[in-house]
Amino acid sequence: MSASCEDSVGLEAELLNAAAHAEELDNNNNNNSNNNNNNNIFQSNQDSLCLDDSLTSLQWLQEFSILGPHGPSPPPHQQSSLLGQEAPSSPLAADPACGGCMPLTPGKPTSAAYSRMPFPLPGIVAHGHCPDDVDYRTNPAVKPPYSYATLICMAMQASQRSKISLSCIYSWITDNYCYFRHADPTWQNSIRHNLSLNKCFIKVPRRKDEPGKGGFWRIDPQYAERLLSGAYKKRRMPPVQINPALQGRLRPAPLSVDARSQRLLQEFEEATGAEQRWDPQLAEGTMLGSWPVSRVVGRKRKPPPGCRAPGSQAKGPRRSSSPLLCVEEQKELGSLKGSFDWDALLDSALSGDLSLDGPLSPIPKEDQDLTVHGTQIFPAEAPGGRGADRHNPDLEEETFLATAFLQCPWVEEEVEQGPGDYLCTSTVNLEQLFDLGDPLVGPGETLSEALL
DNA sequence: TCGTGTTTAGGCAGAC
DNA sequence: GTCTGCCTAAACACGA
Repeated sequence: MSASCEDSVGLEAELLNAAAHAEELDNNNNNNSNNNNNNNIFQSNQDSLCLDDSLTSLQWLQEFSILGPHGPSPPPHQQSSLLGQEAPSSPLAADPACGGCMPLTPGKPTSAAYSRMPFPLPGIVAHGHCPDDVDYRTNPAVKPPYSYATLICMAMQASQRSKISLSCIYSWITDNYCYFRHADPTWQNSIRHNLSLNKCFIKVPRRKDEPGKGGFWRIDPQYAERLLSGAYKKRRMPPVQINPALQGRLRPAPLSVDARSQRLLQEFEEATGAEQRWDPQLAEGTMLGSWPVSRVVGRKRKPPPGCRAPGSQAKGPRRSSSPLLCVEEQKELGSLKGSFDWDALLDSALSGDLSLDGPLSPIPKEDQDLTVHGTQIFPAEAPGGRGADRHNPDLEEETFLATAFLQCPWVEEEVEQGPGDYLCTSTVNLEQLFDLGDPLVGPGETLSEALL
């Protein structure tokens, strides 16, 4: 990032303005009973909010940019239609920084939704363009601009659990990305391949007393750490891949994001290392619910379906309602779905998550203790190595829990636990996230160093 | 049989 | 040009 001082000043001003907007909105929403519990917290943190540094204050941006393939979901008046479609939760749902408690439904961002945001969202309101042309959940023609690893992570986050079965990953993806419902099922092979090959994912063997096939998967804590540190190189995914079979139906929408907004986003992401998949142009097609013109990527080398090897298309894409899912997995999947409250989301964004003080998290004490404050931290090995703990489930679990705050918004819970518990999932504020003020992390010391 | 998991191979594209 | 990450495809083994 090469942000100038002028930019920084502007950014700070924007943030202060944002806080003011947030306060205003909060006051306007006092009649919302769901708000009441948070108001005190929020108001008690007004000062800190206003005096926040830019990194903290930009949390809303992080919430908005890195988590949701679709940006904010529709406001309540549009929820019904989405919920009527058996809306699954989105990755946003599980993210502590976005309120943590509300499973979100990927949906089309709308002007109404944006207008409810506490302050102008760079790149959205700023240019006054809120296209709603792409809804990955319902649009079968556009391939999500996320890597499989990202999709897996999203599914894991949305699951609100520390581990997730392969079938649930499939289901989450097909539920949230219509493209995959109609795509050649070979993408599932890619998912499996990714899980096996990608160091980010750790297999959790299924217990013998647990029915079902295969094991569970979770994110390697190291992955979360690298996420935070921004160690991963930026790589751009093709923002869209048009389903050839549906390409003819597409109608690209022109869209522009003003340069300042893009810069603002970039600054934030570079500050937080949250830019994993961020691409301003990509953002146009995801966060803003549209796709960039002239960025249709023809990277596919796949021959036409007719030329595919025999048997490669034998099976159709699986659906979330697949009877192949065992009861347990259906239960598990249940937590991936559900309605959410936009008001609550926004309110939460205005209250708990923006605060730096006080444990807002309903995470069980023992789980909280397993964060950076905990002692059961087993530092990851050298980059690239999954380490021996990969083969030690117990150790893995401890390691995972120890850094759970970094990577999983879900509450560690047993599979037997019924769905819906995630509604109490914690929120993790930036203080937790970056361990601000934590004595374990000294000045100039990175979280990794502290952990090591 | 089918789902799952692993491994290998090759190609593409962005970053360096 | 090389490195790296990602995607795709395929083959194989294992277990429910």
